[in-house]
Amino acid sequence: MTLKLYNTLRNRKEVLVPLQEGRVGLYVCGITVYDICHVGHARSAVVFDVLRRYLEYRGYEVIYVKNYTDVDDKIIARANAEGVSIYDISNRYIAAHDEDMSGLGVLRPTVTPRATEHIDGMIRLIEKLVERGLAYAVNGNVYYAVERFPGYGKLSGRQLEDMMAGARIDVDEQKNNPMDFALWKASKPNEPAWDSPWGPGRPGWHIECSVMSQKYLGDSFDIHGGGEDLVFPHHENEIAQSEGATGKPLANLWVHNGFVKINSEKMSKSLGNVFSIQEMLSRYSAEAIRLFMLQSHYRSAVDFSEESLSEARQGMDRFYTALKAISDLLAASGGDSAPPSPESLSGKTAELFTLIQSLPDRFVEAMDDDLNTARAIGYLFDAARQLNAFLSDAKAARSDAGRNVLALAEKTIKEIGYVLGLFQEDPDLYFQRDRERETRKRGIEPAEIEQLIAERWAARTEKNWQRADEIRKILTEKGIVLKDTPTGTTWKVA
RNA sequence: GGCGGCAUAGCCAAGUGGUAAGGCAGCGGUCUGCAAAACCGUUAUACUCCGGUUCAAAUCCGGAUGCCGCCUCCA
Repeated sequence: MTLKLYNTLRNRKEVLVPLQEGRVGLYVCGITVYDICHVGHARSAVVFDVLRRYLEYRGYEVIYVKNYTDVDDKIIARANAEGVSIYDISNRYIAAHDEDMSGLGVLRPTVTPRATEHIDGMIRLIEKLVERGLAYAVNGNVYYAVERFPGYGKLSGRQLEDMMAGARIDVDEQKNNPMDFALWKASKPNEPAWDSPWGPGRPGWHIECSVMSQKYLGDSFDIHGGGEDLVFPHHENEIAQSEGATGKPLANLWVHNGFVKINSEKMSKSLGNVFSIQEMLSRYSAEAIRLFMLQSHYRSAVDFSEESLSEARQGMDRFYTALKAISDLLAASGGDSAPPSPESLSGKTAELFTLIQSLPDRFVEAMDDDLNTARAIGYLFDAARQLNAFLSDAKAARSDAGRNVLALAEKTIKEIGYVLGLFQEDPDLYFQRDRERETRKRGIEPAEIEQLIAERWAARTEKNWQRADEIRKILTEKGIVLKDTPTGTTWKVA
C-alpha cells in the first residue's frame, strides 16, 4: 500500500515516491509574523502536522521545514507604528505562534528557519536569476521576468495572457511586464535594509521560500504544502525562481489545504470574524478542535461555528468515555494484560479482537487515500461503539481474554490517535478540564454545583426522591448533567 | 472578464462504476428510584435538476441551476 496525495500540479492524486528511499522532505509555507494566529493558520498547521505524523507512522524519516516570514510590509508597518524594530515584532509573534501550536498539539517541525537569516542566500539566488536572464534590475529593484520562464502558470493552471487580461494590477512603469514580481525591493526611508549588489534593500516575499527550501531540502524535494490561497502567486513564483535557477523540478507533490469559514462566511478582517487560536483554545480542547477539522477532508472548506465545535466536543466525549471505561476496568480488575492469543478466543471476544486487529490496516487504507482522515475517524467511532458493547458484558470484559483484548484495543486506539493528535490525554484529566472550561464559559460556580450534589446525595440516601429530583431539575436548568454511580454522583456540563 | 471547486438525510460528513461509512440531533426499547452514559433498533427507494453512456452511475460525459474560492496581502 502506498500513500497517494492530491497533487495540485497535475490536478490528480499521485503516489508519493520519495526521492531518497525512506526519507521525505516536506516544506510548508509558514506564517508572516505580524499578528497572532487565527483558526485558518490552525487548520493548515494541523493538516500538515497530521501528514508529517502519518509519514512517520509509515516509517519514513521526515524532514519538515516550516518557515517564518519575518520581514514584510505588514511587519514593517507594525514596527513603525509601535516605534520598535521588526525583530521586536517578529520575535513577539513567533513566540505567540509557537505557543498556539503547542496548545494545538502540533509537533515542532524539524527546521523552522527565518527569512532574515537567509538574506545572503537570497542575494545569491537573485544574482543567478539575473545571470540567467530571468531577472532584471531597475533603480535598486530586481524583478522576475515571468514571460522568460516557460512553465509560468503551470501550478495554478493559468496562461500568462489570461492573467494579464483581467488582472487588477498596479501600473508600474519599472516592470517590463505587469505580471513580473519583485525579487528585491530598494529600501525606502524607515525600512530595514540589507546591502546588495543593487544597493540597500530588502527581499521580496517569494524568494525566501526558494532559498530556504533549497538550503534544507535540496534543489528538488518531495512535498511542498500550504494553504490553497498560496497556489497563486506565491507557489507559482517559487517554482519560477527555483526551477529557473536550477533547471530541476522544485517539488514532486504540491499539497494545498482548504479554507476555514466562520458561520458560513469567509473569515476576514473586514467582516470582523477572525477567530484567534488563543480564543478557540480557551473555549474548546485542542483535541476537539482537531477532531472537528479532521472530520472533513483537508482539501474541502470547513465551517467553524459554535454548533460544529460543540458537536466535535460531543465526539471527543464519546471517545474518552470508551477509553475511560477500558482503563477503569483494567485498573479495577488488576494484574497485567498480555497480548491476546487469537486461537484461545471465542465468541464476542474473538469478534472484537478481529475488529481491533484490523483497525490499523483500515486506518492505513483510509489515510493512504489522500489523507482521508474523515473515513479513518469513522472507523474509530465504529471501534468505540463495538468496545462499549463489549464492555457492557461485564463477565466477558473481565475475563483474562477480554482484558487482554481491551488492553490491545486501548493501545491500538492511542497509537492511531497519535497520528491524528487525538486521545493522548488521560480520560479523567480530559473530563476534568472539559468541566473547568465549560463551567468557566457559562459562568457556573463549581462549588455551588458540588454543594447541591452533596445535598442531593443525602436526600437520595434517605430515599427522598422528590428532593433529589428537585435538585436534579435545578441543575439541569443550569446545564449540568448528573450521573449517579454506586460510589457517588459525577457531573458534567451538557 | 479569466481559472478552479463544490452540491449526499434535520445538521455535519465519507463514498470516484455494482446498488448509500461515521458523527450530532430525533424516535422506540434495554438499563436506572428517576435520569445520565452505554447498548440494541429506527431515521436518504436514494445522492440539486435535465439529458446521455453502460447490463449497472451519487460515482463517467453534456447541459442547467445554486453556492464558493482564486486572479490583490492572505493558511
